[in-house]
Amino acid sequence: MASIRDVAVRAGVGIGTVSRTLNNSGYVSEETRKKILEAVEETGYKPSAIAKNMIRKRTGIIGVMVPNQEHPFFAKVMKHMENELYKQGYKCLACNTLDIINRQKSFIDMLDSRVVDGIISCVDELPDFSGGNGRAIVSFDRNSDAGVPIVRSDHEMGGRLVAELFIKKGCKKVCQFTSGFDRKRTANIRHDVMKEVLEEAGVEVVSIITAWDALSYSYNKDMVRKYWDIIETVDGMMTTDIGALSCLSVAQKMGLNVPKDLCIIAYDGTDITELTYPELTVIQQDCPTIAKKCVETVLNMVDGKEVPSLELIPVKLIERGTT
Amino acid sequence: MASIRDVAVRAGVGIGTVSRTLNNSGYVSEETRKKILEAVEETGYKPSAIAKNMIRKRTGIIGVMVPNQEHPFFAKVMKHMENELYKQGYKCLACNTLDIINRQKSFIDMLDSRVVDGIISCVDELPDFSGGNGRAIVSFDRNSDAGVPIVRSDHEMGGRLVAELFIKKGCKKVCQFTSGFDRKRTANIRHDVMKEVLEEAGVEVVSIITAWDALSYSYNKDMVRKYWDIIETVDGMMTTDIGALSCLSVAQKMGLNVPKDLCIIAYDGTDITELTYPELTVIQQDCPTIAKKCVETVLNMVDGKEVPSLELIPVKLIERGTT
DNA sequence: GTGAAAGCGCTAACAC
DNA sequence: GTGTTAGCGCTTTCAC
Repeated sequence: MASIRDVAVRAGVGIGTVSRTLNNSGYVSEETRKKILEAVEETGYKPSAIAKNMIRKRTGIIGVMVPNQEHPFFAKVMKHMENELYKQGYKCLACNTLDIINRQKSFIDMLDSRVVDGIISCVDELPDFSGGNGRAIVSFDRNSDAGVPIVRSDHEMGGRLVAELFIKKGCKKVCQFTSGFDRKRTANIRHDVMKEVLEEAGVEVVSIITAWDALSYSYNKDMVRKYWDIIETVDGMMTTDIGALSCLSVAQKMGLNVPKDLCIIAYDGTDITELTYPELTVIQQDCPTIAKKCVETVLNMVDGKEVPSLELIPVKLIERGTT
Repeated sequence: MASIRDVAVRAGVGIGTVSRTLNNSGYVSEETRKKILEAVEETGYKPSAIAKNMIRKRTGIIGVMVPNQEHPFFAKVMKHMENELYKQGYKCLACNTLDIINRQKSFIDMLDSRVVDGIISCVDELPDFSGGNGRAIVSFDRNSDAGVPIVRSDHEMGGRLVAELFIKKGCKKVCQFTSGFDRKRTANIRHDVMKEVLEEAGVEVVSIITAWDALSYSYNKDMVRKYWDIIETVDGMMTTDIGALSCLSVAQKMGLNVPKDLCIIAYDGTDITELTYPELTVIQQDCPTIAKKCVETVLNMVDGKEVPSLELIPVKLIERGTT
């Protein structure tokens, strides 16, 4: 593998001149310039990013840490993050925590060992130290008690929109899958708000606590089956996209009429919610904007700039066929 | 940020000794060892991966290049690749080509500039040079004329299984979405084989050519709507998961009985196919094995070992409710 | 056992 | 304009 030295020797110049030529920094005569470009061609020289990183003390890589990138919401948001990072000249390292504590830790370690310049993190338990020491880390859709800035959807708004729609549709008893109220999931905000607004209006609310890592498809379907005796007593259901798809399919199998017998609202609003019949009514999280804000924030932190401690992204109600 | 020198000074030893201690290489007396560990603690020293990379001439990062990681098949396979890479001590850089030629090129450039040690690539048009010069690059589910090894599902087997099932179900006229026959997509193999086997058995086959980048959800649904006058004349349909979901929902909307009026077979078999009612019959690609083989192959190439030029992973027919 | 020194491939400051 | 040199933060000989 040719190095800058090989090029310099071949062109009969010093390595500084080669560097200057290739980076367009400082003056280089047209003649030497040509000689150098020729030598680059002949040697097949490609500058080593590693050596450059050594000097910049940066890798140009941001880690994106999610529970599971196969989940449609995370798949979507990670894609948009990769895209935003790309636009800014950064690369995106994919980290699935898979709820394994060692994985979480090892990805945070990459920040300290400077494999990545920063991390966008969606995990429940950030180590306490994470925020300190000038680490560039932003928490996406999760609370954090470590002084880490947070970017998330406006779940208060989401919970309210859901509740209002159920009320408008005349629902009397609503069920929701929640991930338990003792965790740092910001998602719980929507459940709290929905419950509050609904109960104020005299609508009964049943909350079924799912495992806090309920991200897999099969788990969701199992939960719907397991709690079907409860679900069939309600006339409104709110859960994530996957839960909603599960719910819809089981309801159809059981001969229920959706939305007549049961209104379903899917939270997240990824594209799969448009591929059912009837199409799912959703609260849609604005993934492009979430991604943009996360990237903007983490890159500002990398540059040592001040960043807001909380950014709220509005959600959108899209009424379709299940309400 | 503390460097190895700071630790050495603080512990009153040479940097070589610090290095030896931290890497358990060479002899270090218990006494100095303790002093050094203390100094590490006090300074908060974390070894720089960048400097280590400089010496190893490796980053420990493999790029995974797919058209769009939001697509359920690629989301799944990339997750499994990340997992396999992690097990081998490697990291996974996410690259969405989004069918943009510049993006493709820039990701390949990362190989040359040594940002990544290798690339697992699922793109249609690899630059011709890609295979040469000892580049560690494996093509996943795509043909390549550049001497790049290929890992893919056994689509001959897939096409045959589909055809046989349609025949068994008594279908007389089958429709398929294909991505056009002039491309290097290995997916076309299954379409060719299916057509051949079906026509041999006297079953008529209609092929609808979709855009070669037909990976988005909305595009698929539009295609189903657009060609519905054709689709409603057939009694068998084969397409990818997303296409099949689209097809099922439109069929239900149109009042068709699936599978009585129309058999649907989804190719890919990601988890969303279990969330419909009826559940989709699928040809399932073995993502964990594909991921494992891709990782194994690319890491062997990184190590300069010989690798097979083609690896075929069996697919599996799972009969569910749409046939 | 341990320190000093060379070197990985590059950039940037500084002479000439 | 251009060459030389000093690092960037490590690992790895090689003396002592």
